[in-house]
Amino acid sequence: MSEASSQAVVRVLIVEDDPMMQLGLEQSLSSQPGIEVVGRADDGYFAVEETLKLKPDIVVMDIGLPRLDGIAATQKIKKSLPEVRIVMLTSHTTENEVIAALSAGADAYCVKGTTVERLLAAIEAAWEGASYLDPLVARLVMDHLKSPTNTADAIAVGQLSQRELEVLKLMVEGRSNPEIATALYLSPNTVKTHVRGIMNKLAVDDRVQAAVVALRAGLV
Amino acid sequence: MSEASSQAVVRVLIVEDDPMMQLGLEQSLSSQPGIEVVGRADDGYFAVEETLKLKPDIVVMDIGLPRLDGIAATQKIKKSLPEVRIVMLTSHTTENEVIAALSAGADAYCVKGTTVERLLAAIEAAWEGASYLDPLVARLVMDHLKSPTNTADAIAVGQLSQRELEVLKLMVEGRSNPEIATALYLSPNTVKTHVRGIMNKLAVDDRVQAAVVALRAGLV
DNA sequence: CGTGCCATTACCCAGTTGGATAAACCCAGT
DNA sequence: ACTGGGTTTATCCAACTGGGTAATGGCACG
Repeated sequence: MSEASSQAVVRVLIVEDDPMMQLGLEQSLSSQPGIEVVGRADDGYFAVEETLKLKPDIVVMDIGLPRLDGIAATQKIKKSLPEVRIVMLTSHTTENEVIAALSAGADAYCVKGTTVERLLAAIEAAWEGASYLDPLVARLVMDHLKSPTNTADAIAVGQLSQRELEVLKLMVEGRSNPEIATALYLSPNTVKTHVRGIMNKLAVDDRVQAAVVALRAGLV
Repeated sequence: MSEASSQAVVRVLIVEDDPMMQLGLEQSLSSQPGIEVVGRADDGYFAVEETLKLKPDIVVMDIGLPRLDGIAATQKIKKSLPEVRIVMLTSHTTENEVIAALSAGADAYCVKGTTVERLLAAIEAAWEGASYLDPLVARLVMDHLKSPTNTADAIAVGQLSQRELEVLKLMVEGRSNPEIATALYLSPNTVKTHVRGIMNKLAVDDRVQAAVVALRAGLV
């Protein structure tokens, strides 16, 4: 299982504001063959600075940090050095924070209190460019993937005619019927007819629901 | 790194329609200490049947299968036995298939042609309830997470008061002001005031745009 | 060559919406 | 004690919305 870490040295930067935690982390990691801790940072700004200076292979990043939080730091780092892998190690497990961290570019996500083995698995996965998600957050993320486009709604939207689609898009932008009429060089009456056609096909009672269906269908 | 597989035996079911591939997989896995291959299946229906009968810890699942594809099989298995971990092992790397597989309940995703070590890492991660994503698909999935919630909108929505949030949620459901009034035991006039408050804070001109902002902000 | 679907326009009407404005109350922080 | 924000209520009014109904022309499919 340790083919990667045993054949080359992985250079790790630790970003953690709690001194105790930082020390513990460093002990756990540097005692590991194949891992070298090349630096530490205790806030987001230092994290970015040190990363740019040291160019580590992996950054082990906390979220709750002074000055600049770990998510923002991750974004900054990924912007300048996309090849640096970032492993989040934090106690935050709310959906918003997890998703935000991964969207920001984190490659793996570990929850504090986990075993060292899991952190090592995460580091290894990240180092290969793969992704590792802690059991506590894995289902959260997978469930999140379900939402973007609702198939049923997408099918309904598919029933619309070309013209109706154009009208619907403008409706989603919040345009009123008269505005849509001007935009499409139509009479307001025509637009009203289309709007009613749309609402019928989508089986909704007003334009707000029509917009909601459109969005859920992936009509971004 | 192999604490899990070295201390207990992981019972694996292999689902793969190509006989050569199936054989190769079985050789690779069963030669591994801590892994026992308890069964094989070469189409989706057998996969579900065998899983129900053998109750393996892990199912290594292909996507392109006769009769019932691996994604559908995954859904069926997860419905009856959620505790069975499923590792996708396939050559399909299109966004749709990857997302569909993970939404269906797959715990890890490996791409065919990868090293045995990566597959083992995936199996180990899955066995712990964690998630492992192959380098070839990891970024795909992470990027997919970005769309749902728009931060700017989320911040704007965060400015709303508790009451305004309640009203906004009902607005998204397409309720009219009178309907919202009844639902919250308020006067229609009050609702109107809140609606205007919401539109002001979100800097929009009508309830459709308010609903759109709400959705983009992740107010599902 | 109809029949059906789409796109276009039109009119009427009841109901809803959004803007402007005002006032009451409660509660928290200064 | 005062200020500020949130919640509640209210009224007036112009504009927009959604339902019903109907007519025209184009275009494609059988």
